[in-house]
Amino acid sequence: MPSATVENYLKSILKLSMECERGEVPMGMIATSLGVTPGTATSMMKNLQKEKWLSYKSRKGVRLTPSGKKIGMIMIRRHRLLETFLVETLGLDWSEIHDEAEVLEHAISEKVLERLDIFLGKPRHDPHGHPIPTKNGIIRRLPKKTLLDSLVGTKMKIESILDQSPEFLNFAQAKGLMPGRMVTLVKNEKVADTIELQVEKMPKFSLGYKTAQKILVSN
Amino acid sequence: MPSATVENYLKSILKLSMECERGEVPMGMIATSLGVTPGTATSMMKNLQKEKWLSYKSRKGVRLTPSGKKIGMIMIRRHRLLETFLVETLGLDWSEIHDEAEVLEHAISEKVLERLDIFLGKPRHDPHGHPIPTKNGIIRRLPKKTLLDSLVGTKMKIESILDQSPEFLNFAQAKGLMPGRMVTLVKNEKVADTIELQVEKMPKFSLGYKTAQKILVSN
DNA sequence: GTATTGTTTTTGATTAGTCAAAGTGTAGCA
DNA sequence: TGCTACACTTTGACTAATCAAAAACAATAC
Repeated sequence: MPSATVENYLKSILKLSMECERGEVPMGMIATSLGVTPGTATSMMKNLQKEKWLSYKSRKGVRLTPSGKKIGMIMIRRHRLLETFLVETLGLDWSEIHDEAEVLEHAISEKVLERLDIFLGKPRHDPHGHPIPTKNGIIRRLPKKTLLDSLVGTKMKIESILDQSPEFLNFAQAKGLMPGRMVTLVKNEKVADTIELQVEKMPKFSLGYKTAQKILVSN
Repeated sequence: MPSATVENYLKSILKLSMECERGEVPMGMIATSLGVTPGTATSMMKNLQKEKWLSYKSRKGVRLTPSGKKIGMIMIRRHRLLETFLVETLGLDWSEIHDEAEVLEHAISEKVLERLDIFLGKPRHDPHGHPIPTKNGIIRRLPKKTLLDSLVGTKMKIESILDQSPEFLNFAQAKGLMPGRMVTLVKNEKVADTIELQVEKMPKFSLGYKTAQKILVSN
């Protein structure tokens, strides 16, 4: 049985390995993503390797084994189902749920989680639009198209919000940038590093290029 | 902020001090109730005293301060609200919920707990009939009358089941011994150390004296 | 009032997770 | 080819929570 700490390491490493498509996840990314010193990350990797959850090559990085990947995936499933519960059932705010789920995900048993899944109607996405893995660890791949990759005038469906910070989520909510909503790219001003958007019938507004890449869309 | 371990100590000590009405709770009870060695309990008591959660007199025992009592009460509230949620909302079995709540109670925040309380309709008892303390730590006193303290022929309302073990709870459920049900004391055989009961329209059955004291009733 | 018994306390050791700081490798630049 | 800068690893130390086993104390019996 992995400890809560180990669960966090495996979840973070899995997420990192899904984002940056390199063979190995480098130490530095792991340390920053978990907020520990590099030395701590190194020594933890040795323990995780001993437990066969990953393979670690000194100064190269780390790659999850199937069993490590499985645990990471379970943690993502727990996290996203809990977030869904907190918003849908208890009515918490979009921006508050991440930290709550971060703690609860280590305390909820498989049995309770499956009941929760049924209670929620087996949702496929969390409130941020992220896909929820199945019990067996199968996860729908997110579309890679961001607001920036779209043509002016096209109408797109918002799929997912990548930035989990409360500040950004509050902003997004205020502007209507939420999964499921339709958004139109009104203008793209390369010189100004800015796009102009309209979400359904709400007022138009602008977004910097960097921020625009935090919103995944499909048409 | 107390750790999960400290939360458990304070909760257990509070429960023990409510049961056995002595001024101080002795070390031995604390150690057994938490499943640690006496030495561990002693050294923990010194830490808890340092944090002002209780006062500890060597070879006498321990008494909670108001702040320690408050934390203990919060933990009981969390535990019982969670148990209620697990049964009422997720449909878990009466006998499964204790251990689940035991873990979740350390992970749920006050904010989520208050939402849960509202969602459940501010229940006054958990599924075992135990009173749920208010947010401010006020708890209804349980009636002290057990099945054994009743007269033959009287009809009583079951208030609470004191034994939390899955085996006993399964037995109780099968016999209809659940909070809210009406039960009649049919016979009391002192020589045989046994009483005979009838719960509503279910078949009669017998209970040993020791077991009968695990069921609290009112009329 | 001593002896026995059972309960506490002390002591020394262990484990998981962490940091700071010193040491080591390596990739790219000049 | 050698140097510099950055990334990584090692080392030693610390904290919380625990146990086992030895020592100290208290209560009861005799």
